[in-house]
Amino acid sequence: MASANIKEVARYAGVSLGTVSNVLNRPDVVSPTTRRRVLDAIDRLGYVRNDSARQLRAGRSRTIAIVVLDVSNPFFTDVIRGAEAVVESAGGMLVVCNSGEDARREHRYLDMLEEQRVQGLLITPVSDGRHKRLDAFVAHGIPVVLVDRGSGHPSRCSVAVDDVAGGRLAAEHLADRGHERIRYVGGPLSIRQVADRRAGATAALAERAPHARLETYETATLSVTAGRQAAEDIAALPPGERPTAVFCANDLLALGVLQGLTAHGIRVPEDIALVGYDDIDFAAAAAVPLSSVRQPRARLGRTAAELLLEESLEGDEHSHRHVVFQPELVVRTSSDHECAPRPGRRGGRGGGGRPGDPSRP
Amino acid sequence: MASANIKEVARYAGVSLGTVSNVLNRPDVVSPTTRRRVLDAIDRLGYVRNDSARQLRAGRSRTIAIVVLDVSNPFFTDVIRGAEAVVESAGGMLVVCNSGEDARREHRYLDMLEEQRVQGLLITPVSDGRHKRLDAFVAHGIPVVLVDRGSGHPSRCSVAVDDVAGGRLAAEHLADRGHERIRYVGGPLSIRQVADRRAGATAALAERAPHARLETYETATLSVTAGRQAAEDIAALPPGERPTAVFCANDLLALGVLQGLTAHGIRVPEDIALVGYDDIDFAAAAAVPLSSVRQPRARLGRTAAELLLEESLEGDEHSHRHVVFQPELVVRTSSDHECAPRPGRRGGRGGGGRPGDPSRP
DNA sequence: GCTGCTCGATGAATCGTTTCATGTATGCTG
DNA sequence: CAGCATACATGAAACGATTCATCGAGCAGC
Repeated sequence: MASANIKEVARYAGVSLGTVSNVLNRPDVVSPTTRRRVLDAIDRLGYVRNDSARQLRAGRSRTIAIVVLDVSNPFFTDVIRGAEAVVESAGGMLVVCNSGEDARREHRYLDMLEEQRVQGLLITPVSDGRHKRLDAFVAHGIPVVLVDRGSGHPSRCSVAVDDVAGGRLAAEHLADRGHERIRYVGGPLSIRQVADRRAGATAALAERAPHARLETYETATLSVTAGRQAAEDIAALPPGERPTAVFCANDLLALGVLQGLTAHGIRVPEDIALVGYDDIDFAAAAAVPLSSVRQPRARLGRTAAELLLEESLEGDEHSHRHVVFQPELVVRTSSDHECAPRPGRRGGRGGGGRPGDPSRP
Repeated sequence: MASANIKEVARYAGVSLGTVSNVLNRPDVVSPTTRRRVLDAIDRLGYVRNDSARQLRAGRSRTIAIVVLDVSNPFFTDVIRGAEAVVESAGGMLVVCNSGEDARREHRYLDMLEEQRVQGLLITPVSDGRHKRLDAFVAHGIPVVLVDRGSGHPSRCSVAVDDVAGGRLAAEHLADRGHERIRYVGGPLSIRQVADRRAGATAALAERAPHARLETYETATLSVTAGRQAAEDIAALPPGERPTAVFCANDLLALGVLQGLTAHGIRVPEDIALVGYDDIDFAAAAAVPLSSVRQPRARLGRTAAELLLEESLEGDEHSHRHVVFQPELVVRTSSDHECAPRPGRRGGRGGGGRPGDPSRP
């Protein structure tokens, strides 16, 4: 039951310890005959290498961990899949840990990952403040790459998407359709993304539609439920005081808003236009296909993993890099409508044609 | 940079190796004074226990792995979260691996997990045939619990949901609404679930609506894209030959079918009723809220983890158990409509139909 | 004072690999 | 044949934590 060890394999094959190890790690220095015999013994005994011992000796592991805020969020699952592809082709193993936006849980995972001396860590920390904890990793020589957080930190790499630009895209689009009363739904504002997207929207409106107003509605979480609540509050307003457009900090919120508005007979986009963020797969399949700001999710994961492996190889010579991707607006039905109160901005409808802006770098 | 080891801590604190170890593992046998001093040293030196060494000695790890078919599928993410809760409260660590329905990748992960001597394994294998690979785990004393697969295997526990019953629920519901021409969309049929759900539907119809017919449309995958394709093929039929109801093997397919039908101006549920499977969160938020067969997903994960821990504790005395949960039908708009009497379809109002969403390939 | 206990602390032995200095044939060159 | 590579194989010495038999000190009881 206890699995065989290298010593038993050596005895069975009639060779020494070191030879078996060489067969496993540097097959080329072993003569074909011996190699055959050893492989045979391994097979016969059902030997499986003990990674703990190997790591203990080698001092480092070949697993890379990614700690995400929410495994249920399609944004993260795509990031995971991107990272996975890279790690796999480098012969490593990617393990996923779910902090569930819970700082205590994140802490536990970080403790255990540190004890395991993982080769590297990809993480979207629960709070931007928790970075101190990560310094310990760096100090122990474990590279850390921040995903979609804390861009610009001097002692670690990061990948992110330009959220200010994303906010701009959404707001410019809505302004172009004549909306002057736009509500931004998202929260908590302490999350950088949430704040940045808002800042981008604000800036865009200031430039392009000085009369327009951006109201902020702060939510406690970025969930469907919170979105539904936001819609309730909009529906409770007298029709004249409602915003004509809603821009949500992510698609889950937007889907919730959509459900909530529809439940109250408020039509999207005729009564209220709606733009989400992330362009998760389900955005296109929503009750009203959802306009959304798309982020290169898989790319984010791939790049993060690449930076990590790079740092892992280069060691001390490594200089940290901060990669920022540009988002892209995907216009669908939910915002494809001229704002009613102020006709005569631009003529024909966009007709649902291929949206987005492929012109950016 | 290289982190301190237990020996340096001992020297710094002026005690022996064993004492430090005791402070870490059995604090009660160490006098408070000494304990204080050791903890202080640990703190000062930034000591982090090396799990490889610990495991090497202890012979076993405290991480439990779950290998899922697709991290992007909400079904699995909920299972993960259920399992996570249990593993966490038992003081362990759950790592998630994504096989992506790729047998080679699954194989790689299993190899590495075996080398790591994980404490246990929760897995939904890519193919029911790959079970042989898992025997090696059992032989090495690593408990394996099958999730939603291979119920009844004598040498491992399993948790599953009664898919035959689920198929029955859906078919009975549609039969009650007067449908006699139902199409089952799902595949590959080699997946037990897909086959079982179909078998349940067939059985239910035979009992309850002997005149009804269940056509099978086999898909290559259980994805939104495959669903869209299925809808294309339905739309290509002359209206008189179309099924009046579609039952999909999962919600992703159903969402795809919904999109596809809508794009062709076929109304759901008026022209075709639709029932999905899994009741993922997005089912309720779909273009037409989707009827679906709900599985107790988180419960599945929790129970699987519990069985695993149980087996892990009991060791050889353990007798394997197979837990089967019952699914539940959630009726929403997509199927909430009496089937129109035989030839006559209700005419009129083709007007409001949206041209559909061209945004994705 | 001696015995018998308890409470703490000790450190050598151990887990399974990898590494590396060392050893032993074997073949080649001049 | 001496001299010297070349090619393989060897096994002791790490790696860092845990365990366990052992020891010393303090104390109670007779």
